[in-house]
Amino acid sequence: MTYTKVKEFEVHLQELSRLANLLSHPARIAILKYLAETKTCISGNIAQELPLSRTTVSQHLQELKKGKLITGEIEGNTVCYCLNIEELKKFQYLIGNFFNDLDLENCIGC
Amino acid sequence: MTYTKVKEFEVHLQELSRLANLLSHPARIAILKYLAETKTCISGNIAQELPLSRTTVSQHLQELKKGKLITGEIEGNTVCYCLNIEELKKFQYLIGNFFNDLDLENCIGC
DNA sequence: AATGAATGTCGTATGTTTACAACATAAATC
DNA sequence: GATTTATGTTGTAAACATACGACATTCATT
Repeated sequence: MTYTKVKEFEVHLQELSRLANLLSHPARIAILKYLAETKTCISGNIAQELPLSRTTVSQHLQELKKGKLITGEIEGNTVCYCLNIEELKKFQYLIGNFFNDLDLENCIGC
Repeated sequence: MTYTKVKEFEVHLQELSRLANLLSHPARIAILKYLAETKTCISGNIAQELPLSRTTVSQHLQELKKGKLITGEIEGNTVCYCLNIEELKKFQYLIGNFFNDLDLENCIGC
């Protein structure tokens, strides 16, 4: 049984690691940036922007949706993908806290 | 051949995803926080702080070292693990840029 | 109702990560 | 020099991620 120990860590560590994991592939970062740029909730043509097949892009979109960083509603034969601002703000907050805790300015390196 | 397409993305997307990946396990976040707290470069007893075997913790330390977020020098029969402040600042800068680009405050959600 | 466009779903091959036990090494102490 | 202590290394099983082709679905248009 692997990946089972994650749940034994503090909840906010689990949460930050979960969100960091969503940024751990350049395609997913690119998708989020693309959605922020286009603002309007276009989908599908995202695949044309990336060096990946439509299937793989769709998989990354599912991943982001499952992780709550985006929403995706079917509308006719197009899909409206969109940033989930609240969840992204939460991520920003958690990673901000993380760096505050590290206190890099006053930290002794080697 | 999988994981081959990562190199076809913009370099700074690759770099941010690489660093995010290092935070994608709560043990590694906990290790970084622990090193920031203790400041002095203690090792080994880190394993006692985490719900993981020494072997697994060692593996995560290697991962962080390989990814340049920490350094690790053997000194007698102890090892001096330590934060790499420069690399961490780079990470902080890249993720800050990412969120600036998203511009969450002025972004229309769904 | 047939065709086409935009998507999602399934299956599958391959690579990567997590987790640990068992063994190896190297300095300190007895 | 044998034992203990602190570590690293190797091997391995299982879970997870990446990448894509082929097929299914659903609405719009001819």
